[in-house]
Amino acid sequence: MIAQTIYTAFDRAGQRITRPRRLIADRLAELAASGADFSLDDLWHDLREQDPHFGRATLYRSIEVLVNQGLLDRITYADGSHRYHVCHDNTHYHLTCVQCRRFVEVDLDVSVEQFASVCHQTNFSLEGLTLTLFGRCARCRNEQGDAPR
Amino acid sequence: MIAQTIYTAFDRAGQRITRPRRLIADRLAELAASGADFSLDDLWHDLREQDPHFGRATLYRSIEVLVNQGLLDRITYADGSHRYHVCHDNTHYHLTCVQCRRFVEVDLDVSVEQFASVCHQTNFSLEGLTLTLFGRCARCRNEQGDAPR
DNA sequence: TTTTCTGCAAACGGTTTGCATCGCT
DNA sequence: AGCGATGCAAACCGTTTGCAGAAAA
Repeated sequence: MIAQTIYTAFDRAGQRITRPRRLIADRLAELAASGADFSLDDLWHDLREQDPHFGRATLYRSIEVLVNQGLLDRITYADGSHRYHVCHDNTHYHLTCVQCRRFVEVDLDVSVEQFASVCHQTNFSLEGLTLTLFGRCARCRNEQGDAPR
Repeated sequence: MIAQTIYTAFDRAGQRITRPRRLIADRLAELAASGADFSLDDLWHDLREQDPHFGRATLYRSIEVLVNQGLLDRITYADGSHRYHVCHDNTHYHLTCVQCRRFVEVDLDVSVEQFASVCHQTNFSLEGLTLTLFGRCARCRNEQGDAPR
């Protein structure tokens, strides 16, 4: 159960299991099941349906923890906006549509060893990497020339 | 001369060559020569020294054009902040330090054809990609355990 | 009972916009 | 002369913070 994993992540970060965090975990579990990606605002509105007084700040504070714990993936778009999704594994690559923002995770045969070796030569320790392909999906290309984005 | 290239880019975008844009081009030429990366705020302060009334909005409007023209590269950090640098060529990869933010361009043998083929399978048109390696540089690792970032 | 967490509201910081004026062409 | 570009100030929007009260441990 994903909700359990999330409780554990909070615990690992030394955070109490509270009602708001339970609501977050439950909703994230649903989102993980559907594979959907979401903005914090989306998520906040969902949570407000469970509890009309759910605070925005609470959400931001909790999400930060989950991102740091590697449970949530924060995707940054070319315009600087963010969307999130629950991670399946810890290395993955994205292909995202610059117009409608739908994205898929893709399987790339990327040589992480090569990156490690480049880092080593440059005397960096490698702590992470992001690889995002930006493109336009078929649906958006077929729409009658709407202004991009 | 890089400043010339920038004039051309403005022209290609159908924008007049004005005094503020000349100042921007000149300053970017200097920055390109030194290889430095910069924030818009850095750049704005530089420009204010040339002209104390230089408007922020003007800078944002012009930079947007240059980014779209592929002359400037906008780097998005893990925390969502941005820095820029003048591009040397149109495909490059970054290795950036999560602590001090210095970065180097690295030469990676990345198979762009592979990406193109993945996009094709997924029925996306490939319009760009970002690949950034995050790590910690030697200097930051050697400092006495300062709090990261 | 102690400590952490919460919701609220206000602050923040980077970016964008409306508008009257200025200045390229 | 005409239209685009500018500078300014205000608006915006996602995010963070300060705080007093509420809820876990």
